Amino acid sequence: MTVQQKKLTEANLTVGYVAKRSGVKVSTLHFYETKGLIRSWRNNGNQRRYKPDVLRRIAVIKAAQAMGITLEEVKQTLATLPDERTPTKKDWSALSKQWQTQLDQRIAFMQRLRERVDGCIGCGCLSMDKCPIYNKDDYLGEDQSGAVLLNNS
Amino acid sequence: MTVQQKKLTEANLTVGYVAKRSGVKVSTLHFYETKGLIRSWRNNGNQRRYKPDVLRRIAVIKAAQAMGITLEEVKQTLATLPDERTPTKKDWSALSKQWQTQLDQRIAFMQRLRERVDGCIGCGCLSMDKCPIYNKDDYLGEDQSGAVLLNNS
DNA sequence: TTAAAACCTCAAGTTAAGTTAAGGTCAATA
DNA sequence: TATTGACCTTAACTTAACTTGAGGTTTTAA
Repeated sequence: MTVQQKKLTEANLTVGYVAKRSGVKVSTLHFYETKGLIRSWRNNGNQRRYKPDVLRRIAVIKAAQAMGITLEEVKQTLATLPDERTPTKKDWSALSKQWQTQLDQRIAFMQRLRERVDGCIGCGCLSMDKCPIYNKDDYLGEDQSGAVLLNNS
Repeated sequence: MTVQQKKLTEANLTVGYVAKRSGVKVSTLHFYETKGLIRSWRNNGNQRRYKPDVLRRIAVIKAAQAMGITLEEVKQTLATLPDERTPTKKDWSALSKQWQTQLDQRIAFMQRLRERVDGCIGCGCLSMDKCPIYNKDDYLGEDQSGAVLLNNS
């Protein structure tokens, strides 16, 4: 039995192991912990130990980031996971639904933008006065992304 | 004739006017200038004056940012505009083509991600070992966006 | 002409998401 | 047992894209 297997079966992952498995740096794990995104307990020597489901948490965090979701938002969504028990498929599934909606909105926003860039910057009509690219009401659903296209007050 | 009209016809826009018309702060215009994104000349009293096409430049910068393009990239692309003359429709059109490609890639990336989140986080298969979400080779075409989905070294 | 509004420069502050470094402790192994 | 590698904390640094503030000048308008 290797050390890693031993650790795994004991559900006692070290920070170095988690870092390696998840592809993030140890310092990032510390950082996530200070931000309340993941949790650990300490052994006798004050070293961090993790439950294996931290790996999925990190995977989800990374996936969410790739979708353009901020850590603050991720934190809030992760907070909807059950605290007492290890999250189930169903729990994770609920999370992914929340983000799918956001992702769909983001994709839709990009596509609108794509059309506009196409028809607007390209054609030369881009005047501050008449160009539809200045339509104030075009937001992304959320506001964490510099979402207002242009606000021409 | 109002003051603003006078300024416009003289092609001598003040920083405050440009700020108001473009919806960005004066400090942002200063900032853009230090970054080489826009240019101005000075009047006798050392105040900035702009040509009207600065408005389109700013519009383009903002549109590019909404596409997820960094100011550094915007700068490089804007540098392909002619230096001597006021850019024409055709010049702007060429710019928009460059960004459309990037935007298309970004949209495609989001859609791939969307599918994966769908099939992957949702279904509960997200294990560090087998999950396709860990496919190392899935990048966005560029690298300015935290583009690697997950790197599981 | 004089006060307010607009402008100037330069330095420092801000937020997100981490990273790096320093100085010290703990744990695994030859 | 001794050494090396893994960990610990705290503080400061990093980048992007701006914003804020201080202290001083120029323009505009009554």
